[in-house]
Amino acid sequence: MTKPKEVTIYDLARKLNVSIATVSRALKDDPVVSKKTKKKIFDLAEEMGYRYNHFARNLREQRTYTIGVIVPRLNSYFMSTVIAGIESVANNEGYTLIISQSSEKADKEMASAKTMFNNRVDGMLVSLAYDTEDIAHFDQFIKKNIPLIFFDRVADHPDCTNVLIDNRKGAYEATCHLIAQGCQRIVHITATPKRNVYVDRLAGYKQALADHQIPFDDKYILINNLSQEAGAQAAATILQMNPLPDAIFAANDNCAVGCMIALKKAGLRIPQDIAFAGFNNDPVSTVIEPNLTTINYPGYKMGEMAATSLINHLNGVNSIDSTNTILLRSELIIRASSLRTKSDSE
Amino acid sequence: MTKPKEVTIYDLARKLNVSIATVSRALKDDPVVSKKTKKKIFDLAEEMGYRYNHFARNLREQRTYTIGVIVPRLNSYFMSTVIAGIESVANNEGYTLIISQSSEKADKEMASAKTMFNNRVDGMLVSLAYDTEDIAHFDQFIKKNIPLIFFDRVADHPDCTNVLIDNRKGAYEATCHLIAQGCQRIVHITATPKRNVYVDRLAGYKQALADHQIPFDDKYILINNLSQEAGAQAAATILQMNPLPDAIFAANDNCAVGCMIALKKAGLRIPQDIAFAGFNNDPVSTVIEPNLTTINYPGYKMGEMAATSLINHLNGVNSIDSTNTILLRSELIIRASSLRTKSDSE
DNA sequence: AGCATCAATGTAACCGATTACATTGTTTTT
DNA sequence: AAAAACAATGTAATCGGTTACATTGATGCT
Repeated sequence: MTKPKEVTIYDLARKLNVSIATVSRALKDDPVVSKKTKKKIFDLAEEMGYRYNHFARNLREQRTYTIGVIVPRLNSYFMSTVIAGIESVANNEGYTLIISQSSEKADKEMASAKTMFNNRVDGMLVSLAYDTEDIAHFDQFIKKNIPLIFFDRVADHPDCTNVLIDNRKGAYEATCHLIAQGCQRIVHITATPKRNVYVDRLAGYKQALADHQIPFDDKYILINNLSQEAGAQAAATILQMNPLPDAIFAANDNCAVGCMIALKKAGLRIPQDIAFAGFNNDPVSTVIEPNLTTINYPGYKMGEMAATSLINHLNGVNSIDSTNTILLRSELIIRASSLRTKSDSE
Repeated sequence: MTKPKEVTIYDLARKLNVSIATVSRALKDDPVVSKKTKKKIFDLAEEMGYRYNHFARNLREQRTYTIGVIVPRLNSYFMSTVIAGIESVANNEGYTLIISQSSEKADKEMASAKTMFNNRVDGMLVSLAYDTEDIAHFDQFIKKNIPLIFFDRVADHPDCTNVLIDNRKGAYEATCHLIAQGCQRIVHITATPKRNVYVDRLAGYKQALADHQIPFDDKYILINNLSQEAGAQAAATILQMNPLPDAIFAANDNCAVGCMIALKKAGLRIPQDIAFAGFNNDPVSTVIEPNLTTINYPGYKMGEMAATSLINHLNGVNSIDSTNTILLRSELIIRASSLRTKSDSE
């Protein structure tokens, strides 16, 4: 019933008549220990079911080989893909992940940050919640020289690296594409301007309008939480507009899909009446009819890059702050939801 | 550049001229310490920026307050929902999660199990990979009396609790529903019979046929990995069948959706030509047209239950092995993809 | 042979908490 | 007033590793 006693280096040392220092060195494959002794020790360790005690090491080394990850939510295709990327790198390098989701709430984010701080993570990977206003809850890490990397939903901080895509460019391309399809009254559905991704996408949208001499109109900007339901509600707003917009560019695919479904139900034809573009290349974008034009977004790679950069930092490989921003490539994927060029024939 | 020295209970003790024992006790709010002393200590701890060192405690207590979680993949709606449930409970109870994905591979699962074992998790929550054959890699936990709970993709083990739904019943209901809609040649797309969920769903399907005097036919069982692409490939197989089946019951929604898209492209009408049912109530089931009939599956709750049960175990609340299986309720959600009754009018 | 060099191993302090047991001073009991 | 009971605090061993420094014995060099 009670846990069997753990085997320690003391046990191994005693049995082999060597010192614990030798055992400790052998187990880390220190070249200073002779091959013969190492073999003896490895074999006995195996035989006795020895397992390494991280806590003793951590206590001594003041490191934990643990990385804290805070994301807005786990159950989004994009985020879980990023985490898969992080995990593969971290695992390879012998790091363990502590993952927490903020559920888009600043206070949960703060609580998670505190937990991770108290768990003495060696480094942090963070993507910010919707309603996080200031990032003071991350100062504790900076102060203790614990590296902090933001990805996707980033914050400007002189001591932190950011890994993200060029959201402005992505949005610019999507909007230009809609304009090239003959659209002039383009609604942009986006989320809180607290987050860079939405600010930048809006900026790209505006830039595209400006470059094509289309006046910017405030009323074409709808702000919500980008959920599928929010997309449906946005559809109701859009249906009130007169004249109706001829295109909708949503800041994520989920919201675009919710909106499309509602508009289709209202009898509008896509793309003939309203063209659509989203963002993320979420799997639903190829399920919805017509398939959704979107920006492909390298989630797995983003996770890999963020984790690699952090671990390099921890190993002192990076000249510190050599990189402050890592930009990944994104691409416009054109699908039927925005293709109006052949509609001439109608 | 170097990390500032950490404040320890020794520092607090020295400053206040008390012993470390008193500080230690005060910090855990031990009633044996006087209120006055406690206040002094709390205040100083706050002032000096003291933070608790888990590793020292873990080393001493031989516990880690850490729970290991292994799932097949993180980026599925269902799994990430389960994890959200686990996370909420664990967080509340002061436990930290170490999460790893097996990517449906037995060897990755084994490696993750080893990592977690070496990280001395207090307990494990596991959902098995597709190709895991035997679960010997979990014996190390059992041997050390580390509680192990399987959820969703479970294994029969006398020492482990399982948390899951009644897959057989769910599949039975879905199949009965299809039969009630007049379907007779029902294809079942499922995955490896190594996993209980697929075995049980198949059994439910067979039972439903038997109860309605429909002969079971091997060729109506298609086995793949249930991805969306696999669904599309299954569609090709189905189109070769003569006569065509009149219904398809897929063991998950993703696969059903892939199959539906391909069959629609081939000109079949759903549900008139072929009715469809899936499993999971994934968000795509309400995006695909027609919306997909499916089994709703309480992921969040499953996560909560599994975590609660594990933590109770750890706290010695449960009479050990009092429960060996926890079954959660699931329900059939009928949507347009299977509704053929009004199609009389056609 | 005598000394320096080096490879292999050992000794012991240290990391920061927990806690059984000991000690002190104060209050209650008889 | 002495003894018993108790509240508050202290002492010191312990958890299992890491590593600076010390020691030992063998080899190389002149």
